[in-house]
Amino acid sequence: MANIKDVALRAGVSPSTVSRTLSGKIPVDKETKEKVMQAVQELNYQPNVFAQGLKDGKSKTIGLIIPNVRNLVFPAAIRGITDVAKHYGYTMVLCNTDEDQETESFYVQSLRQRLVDGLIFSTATEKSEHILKLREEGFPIVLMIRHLGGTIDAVIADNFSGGYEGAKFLLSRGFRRIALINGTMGLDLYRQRYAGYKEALLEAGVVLDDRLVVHETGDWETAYEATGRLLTSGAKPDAIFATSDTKALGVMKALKERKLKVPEDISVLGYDDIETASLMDPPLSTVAQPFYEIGQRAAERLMKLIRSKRRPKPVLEKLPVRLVVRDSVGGESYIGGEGSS
Amino acid sequence: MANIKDVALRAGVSPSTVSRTLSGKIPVDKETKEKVMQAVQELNYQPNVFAQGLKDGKSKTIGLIIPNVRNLVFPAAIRGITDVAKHYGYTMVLCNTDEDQETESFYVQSLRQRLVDGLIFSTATEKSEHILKLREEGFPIVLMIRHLGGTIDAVIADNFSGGYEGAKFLLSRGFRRIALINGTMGLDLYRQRYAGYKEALLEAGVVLDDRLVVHETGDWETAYEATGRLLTSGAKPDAIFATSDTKALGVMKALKERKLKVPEDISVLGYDDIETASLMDPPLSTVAQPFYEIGQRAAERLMKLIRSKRRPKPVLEKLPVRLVVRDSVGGESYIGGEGSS
DNA sequence: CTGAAAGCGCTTACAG
DNA sequence: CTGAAAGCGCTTACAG
Repeated sequence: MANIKDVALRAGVSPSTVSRTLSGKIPVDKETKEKVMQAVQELNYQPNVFAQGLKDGKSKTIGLIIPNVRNLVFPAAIRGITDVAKHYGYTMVLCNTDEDQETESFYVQSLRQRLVDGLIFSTATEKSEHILKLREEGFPIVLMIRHLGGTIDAVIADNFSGGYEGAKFLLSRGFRRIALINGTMGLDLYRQRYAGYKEALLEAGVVLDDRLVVHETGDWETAYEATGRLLTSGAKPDAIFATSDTKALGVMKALKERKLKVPEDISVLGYDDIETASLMDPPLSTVAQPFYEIGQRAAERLMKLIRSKRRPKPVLEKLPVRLVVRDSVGGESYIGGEGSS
Repeated sequence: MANIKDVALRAGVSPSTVSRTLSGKIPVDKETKEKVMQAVQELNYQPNVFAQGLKDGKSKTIGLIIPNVRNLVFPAAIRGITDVAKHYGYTMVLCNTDEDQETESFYVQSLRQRLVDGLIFSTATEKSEHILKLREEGFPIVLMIRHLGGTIDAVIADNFSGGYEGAKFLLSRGFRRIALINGTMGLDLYRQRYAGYKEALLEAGVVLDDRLVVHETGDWETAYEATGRLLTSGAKPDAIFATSDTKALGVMKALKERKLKVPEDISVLGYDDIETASLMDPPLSTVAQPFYEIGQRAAERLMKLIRSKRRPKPVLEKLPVRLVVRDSVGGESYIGGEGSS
């Protein structure tokens, strides 16, 4: 590949002039510019980024650290990030950690070595000390979906509202024995949803029945099993609020196997609004999270951090969730039902 | 951040020795090595990749070009790629093109500039001349899922078998009016599935009815509409074979809205085996594609190309598909049904 | 086994 | 507005 000397030679100028012409920041004679541009064209010259990076230390690449791309909530967020990154001339490196600290450290090491200009994490937990350390070093980082208090920039959904609005919706449909199939209490996002759920119950004067609440479920299998236990426990839920659509699918599977019809016999509310939620049978009502926007905002924030000389005060951005009403929740205002099974 | 000179100073040796110690390829006195390693530890030294890259031209990064991460078939493939890449100390950059040539060219330019060592494409079409050009230049590239004849390395699924086995399965269940909701004939993978479907029909002595075949559908909406037209056309299908699970979801939605029960009234067979296929109602029978393995193999191949000095002969690797029988296909050997609706 | 020196391809003060 | 030169941080033939 041609280098800057080749271009300079062909254009009859010095390498400095080629560099200046290309950077566009420093005035260059119009005629000179034309000669240079032509030589660039002819040789299909592309500056060597290693050489550039060696000077200015920028790679125009950011890194994304997530547990697993196969988790259906991430693709939309990824799209948000890459779209914004592209707009700034940036490119994104993707890393899966499977929630493993060692894998994560490996990636952080190798990415810093590869000099990404900044990092977005979706893997923050209470033991994420390496993230805190990066922050201390002044390295640009933004958290996404999960956060770590107010000390690090983060873009998350309003999880309290999600739990609150979801439960309130079910209450408005006349349900009183609302089960909650929740995730791990080790993550603030699930604690918040739980808190929102409790708040809604409290406001409605419904006494919380601990037997209706299951924490620590993960994928659809665990939700499937939890539902089985819930049904045989005598807790008698009239609606089930799962804190992910994937879990809601597990719930529905368990219900169907027990010949319980959704929503005639029992209602189900999901969380996330994954791509296929509207195609479920019945179409799943759910608390929609703005994953694409979360990705966008996180990337925008990271771009700001990368560009700013001084370290701006961290911002915790909380995006609103949105209730999406489909057919999986019945109750008082339920109209359909004739022959839909 | 500390550089090699700092380390050399602290260890009381020359930068050359530090470099040699770290590379491990050249013998270094044991004692010297220890001093160096300690200095490296103390200063938390990490070699600057830009400087390294400037010398050897390797970035230890590969690029992946796909239409859209949000398409449910890609996450698994991405995981396959990143897992293999990680094993080789490589990192992966992700780019979405939305099937747009300009976006793709932009990314290819910017990635080459950022000196990725190689590229995996899932976007090849007949007009992908830039891909051919890269190949001519000797730049390491591998195609995935789609291919471009035998001139470029590619890892794909056996699409002919997929169409053939799927149709044969439906025929074995006694169906004779099997509709095919296919993708664009501009892509070889859909031409192959169609060819397989035709072959199975031919073998079974079933005359192909063109009214039962719809090409050019894409997402679930188009499949949904195509199904509507199919049902009102008088073509009277007894089974519908969709060439993606997403399309199959659209098909099922259309059937349910017309009060047709799956599989009692009509059977549905999908293609891909996406994550949620088993959670559909009814669980979707489908032709499973080994996306994870496709990603793995593509990455392995790319690593080979990057490492080899000479350009090896291109290999077209075709991975087998697998029929996954669930409840959405009824017919002769169908046993369930009591109360499953 | 080790050091001094050259060079990878840029950018940017410095001088004019 | 333009050129010659220094320097970014490594690696690696060259010499010893």
